Amino acid sequence: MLDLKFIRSHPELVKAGAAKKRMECDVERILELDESNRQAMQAMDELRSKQKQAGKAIAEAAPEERAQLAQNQKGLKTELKECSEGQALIEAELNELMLRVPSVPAEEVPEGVDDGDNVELRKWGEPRSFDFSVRSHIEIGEMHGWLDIVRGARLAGSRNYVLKGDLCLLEHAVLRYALDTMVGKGYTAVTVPTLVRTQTMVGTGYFPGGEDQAYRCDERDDLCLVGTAEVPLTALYQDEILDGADLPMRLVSSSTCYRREAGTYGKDTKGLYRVHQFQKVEQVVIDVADEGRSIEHHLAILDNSEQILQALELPYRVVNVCGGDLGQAQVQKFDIETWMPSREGYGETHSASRFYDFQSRRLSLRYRGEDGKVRHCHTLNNTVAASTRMLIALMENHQTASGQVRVPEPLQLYLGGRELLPA
RNA sequence: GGAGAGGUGGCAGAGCGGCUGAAUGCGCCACAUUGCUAAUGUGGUGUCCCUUCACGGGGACCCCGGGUUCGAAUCCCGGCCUCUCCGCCA
Repeated sequence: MLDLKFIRSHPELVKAGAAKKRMECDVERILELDESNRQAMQAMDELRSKQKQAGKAIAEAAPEERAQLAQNQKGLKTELKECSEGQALIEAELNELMLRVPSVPAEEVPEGVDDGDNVELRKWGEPRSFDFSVRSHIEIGEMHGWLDIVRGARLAGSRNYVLKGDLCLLEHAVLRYALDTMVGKGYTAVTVPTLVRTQTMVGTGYFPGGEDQAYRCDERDDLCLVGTAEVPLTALYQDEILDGADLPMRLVSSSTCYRREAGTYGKDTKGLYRVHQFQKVEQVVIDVADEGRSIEHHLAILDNSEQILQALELPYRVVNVCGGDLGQAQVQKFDIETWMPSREGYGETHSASRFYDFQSRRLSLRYRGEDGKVRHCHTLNNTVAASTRMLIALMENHQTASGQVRVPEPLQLYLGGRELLPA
């Protein structure tokens, strides 16, 4: 959410920002509502002020005068009620619109309509050239009995899967390696709920707008399954005022992620690339409201993930996501795309976002600075390792002619020292 | 699932329907005092909105949302959460 005062004083900036993101945003209507809302609130404040004074007079009056005085107040009461009903309507529409205003993308965000316009910043590693016919992760998985897509679908519908044996162990190895690496960098490991209240989805910016992408409980429970641990981690301190001395806060969580993938029929239907459920280690940073520091964190969390990919010997590229491909909440986003031989291309495996105070405002996540002032925090997040897509990259990039998978050095520790799967 | 208790400021903990944004204690900040520290004294110490160049002024908030009333932290209804006992259970 943007600061209403900011919209008031920089309407053109907000409009230009929305345009860059290719999003609708009726700034004029917001300004209109804001104006009438403030008028209505002032009128109400005056009425209430009168009411308070009159109330005091009644309290001090002699008992026999009270009934008469109270009678005189009835008009005030109805006037106030009418006034507040009108104001509530205005405010409801204003809030509705405010929740949909996108954050203003950074200068460095490239112009563009969709992911085709994302700008490649750098590449690391050379995609391997194979002297045998390359197998997809599905072929490798099925030849060893590691991957069972048929039974996954039988259990839970399409885009579900079962991992068995060494592939299951490899998944745990990657996740644990990712978690340990982040803890080694000073991050605090956290286990969080993956089923959260609707309010938390709104607070992190997924709702309104993303309802179709989230699994929700029925009306008995106001709960949604999260698509990423970003949601509970970022919202961990919602409605609190943190001590500035405790910032920055660096958090990492390994969790299950659930995605409906609505509107993706026919897209990436094969294998583990686009699935409804996976495991992910996610990093989140919460810090003071300082754009310079946010940018530093953004580069740092991007680098954390690049180090993991390098250690796992997986070629990747980093792209600067263009305006049209940015979400409502992000100020800037860098995606890391890892080489996947079966796709003969790079596939998105990581997404590093910075929000400034966009999420914090919705979450009412604040801190008290050294000067004693209360401000909204800045938040950021990035993938450390998402299980299924990392498994695709590991299996396909490190496959041998016989269909075995070479285990990169950092993971061997977690796989009983084995260098090849199956051993 | 059954039966109770409760949700008040950073924490603890009062609060008759009007004089309560809220006693008191602790914590915290400032000043004073004191070889240092500790102790003591005095004052201050929530968030948000509107308004004002400023000083200031007005309003909201005692879990959330409704209601009763001239007036609600205080009464009524619904929700959420916490705790205790019983049952069930990974």
